[in-house]
Amino acid sequence: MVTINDVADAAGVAPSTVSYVLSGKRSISPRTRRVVETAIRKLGYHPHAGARALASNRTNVLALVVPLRADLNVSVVMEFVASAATAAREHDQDLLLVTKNEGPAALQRIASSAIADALMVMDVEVSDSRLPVLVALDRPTVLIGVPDYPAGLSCVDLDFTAAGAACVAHLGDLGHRRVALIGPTPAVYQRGTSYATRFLHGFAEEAKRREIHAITQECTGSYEASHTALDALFTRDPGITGLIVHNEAALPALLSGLRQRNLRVPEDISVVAVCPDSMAGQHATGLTTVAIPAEEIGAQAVEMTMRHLGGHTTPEIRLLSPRLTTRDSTAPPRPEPVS
Amino acid sequence: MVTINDVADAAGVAPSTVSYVLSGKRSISPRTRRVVETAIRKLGYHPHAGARALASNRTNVLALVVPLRADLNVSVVMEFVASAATAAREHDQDLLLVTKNEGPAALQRIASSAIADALMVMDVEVSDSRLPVLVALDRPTVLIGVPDYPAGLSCVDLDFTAAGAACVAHLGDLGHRRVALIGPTPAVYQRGTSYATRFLHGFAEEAKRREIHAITQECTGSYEASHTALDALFTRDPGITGLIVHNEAALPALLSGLRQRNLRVPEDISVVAVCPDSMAGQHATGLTTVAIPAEEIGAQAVEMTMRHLGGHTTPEIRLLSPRLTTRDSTAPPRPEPVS
DNA sequence: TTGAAAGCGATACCAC
DNA sequence: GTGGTATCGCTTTCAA
Repeated sequence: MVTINDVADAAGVAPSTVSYVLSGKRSISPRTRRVVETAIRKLGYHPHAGARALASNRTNVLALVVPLRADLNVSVVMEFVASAATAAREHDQDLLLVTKNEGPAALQRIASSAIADALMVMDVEVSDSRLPVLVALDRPTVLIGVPDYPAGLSCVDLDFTAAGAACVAHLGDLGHRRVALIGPTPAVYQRGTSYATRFLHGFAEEAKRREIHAITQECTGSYEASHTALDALFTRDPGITGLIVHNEAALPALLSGLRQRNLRVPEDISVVAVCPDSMAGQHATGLTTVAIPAEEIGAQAVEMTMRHLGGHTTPEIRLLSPRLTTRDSTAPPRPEPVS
Repeated sequence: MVTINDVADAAGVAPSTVSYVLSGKRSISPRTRRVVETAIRKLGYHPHAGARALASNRTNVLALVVPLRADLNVSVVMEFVASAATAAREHDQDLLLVTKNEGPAALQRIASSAIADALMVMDVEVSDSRLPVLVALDRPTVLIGVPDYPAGLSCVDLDFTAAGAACVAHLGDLGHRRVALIGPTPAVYQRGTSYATRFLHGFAEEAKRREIHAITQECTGSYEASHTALDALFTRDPGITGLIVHNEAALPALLSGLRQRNLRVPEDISVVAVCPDSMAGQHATGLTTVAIPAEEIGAQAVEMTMRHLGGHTTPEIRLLSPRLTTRDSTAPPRPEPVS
């Protein structure tokens, strides 16, 4: 193994000088810098992470707590992880993956063992049992999602409340008076997952404000469930002309279900989907969507984390404004047949 | 921060004793053990990962190199990462996420900085440019996928060659004589991705052996592309009765495309999908599938890695046998109309 | 602008 | 069965 001493010897300087060349924490004469950098390259020196962590109290590792269920909005999670990983590297950090189901104790372990410098936590629940643990930790923490009581932790997420409202507003502006929401798997609501709850809230409030008749219909991801959901929906209210789908997995089955029921999109029914932009083009009809900016959120989460590590201590809550893109799946409702 | 000395003091023993209680590397009297363990719990002691790594040359971290493109078989990647993470924890290891596009230099860095003890590499290409780097590393490496020349590295994967053959064999056994393969995005082939190439090979060989007329049709993941692909396919050979789909993303669009062309599955055309078992039920017709056992592969990859870390040095190549599950999407072809 | 040396918190060897 | 302590490779303070 090549150590800092090897480099120092090769360059004819002291180890501390090598360290300073690397960290830039004090000025180095151009000549010395050149010599040292040459030695580093020649020897292929990489500082030992453990030694560095021990001496500096910094690991340059960020822990990311991810929900790795197969049922969830897989591609959103992937996009998020990808962007977090990329952003982390841009800040010279590595990413440690922690699965949500390791529970709160794992977070303690990561923090206390100084495996990572900070934590980013996905899939936050409204009243998340991990919160007390995270608060007690002496490490910066950023939540992706917003619990009811953030307790001084920083949060970042799409403004799902505004997103829910935006969907209703869009349909309302087009003239729809009876709309329905098909949200995530009931399990997601039961856990009190932050984003689902907030979206639902925004949806309901905006509908009330506009006096739009709004119902919600539960649905899991399976083909069967999607069709059952549609049946239930049109039984409960045959007059629905606008459908909001906040359920990636069910989207294909729901769309083909509509087709099978001879409901054309958007002529007979308008559809707004809440999903990553990349999915908008995956279907027969270009979908009007509220984008889930997973990439942006990931980057912001890392950026906030780095700020905290840099000494910025006041917590903040960043809610990204939703962006609704009109495509081909929404249109004004057909005029009621004159009775 | 609570250190091993704090624990030692609290327990009235030497730090080394605490260390040995933790590692079990020498026998400890029951009484001492009890006292020490109590102190550990009471103080909430967690050994400092950096210090441990420095002293022991072991980080207890496994690096996982993942392709984080949105285009790829997202859910397979997710399943894999999830199972690797879980398996790693069962071996008391943490998982460091490295994105493929950080390139070979990142692998050097991880290894040389002793950030991780071993590497697991996904999305291996037939002639992967990372191979030389990996071989030169002095750290255990397990490839998920099989390059043309593994160069002494251990590999684990589904036996995609056998999988390709199994699909053809299944259709052949049912009596199909003209089949087609819709594989992954062309980009995947262009990169020479190991699994795609091997599957294609197995497909072609088995078809040749059975004298089955077999064609391949390229297709990306989009809705458009899927329909174009179907058009091209039936133009090139209207007599196709069996379709093998090795492209998760395109699957929904392809199935709805068949329906739109009034081709019933399986009466008019049989479909075999290569995908995780969990996707088999996502569609109108229960799909006959060759399962991609991402979970099993992940667990095996970790297990192999741990064996290497345990001193087992001889490389091995593990190919999991494919499992084809017959569901409702395959049936014998209709008898040719008598001409 | 640079060097010397004291830690950082474990592990594991050498004693007893 | 237990204790003392050198050691791992780096950072950072103190001195020059």
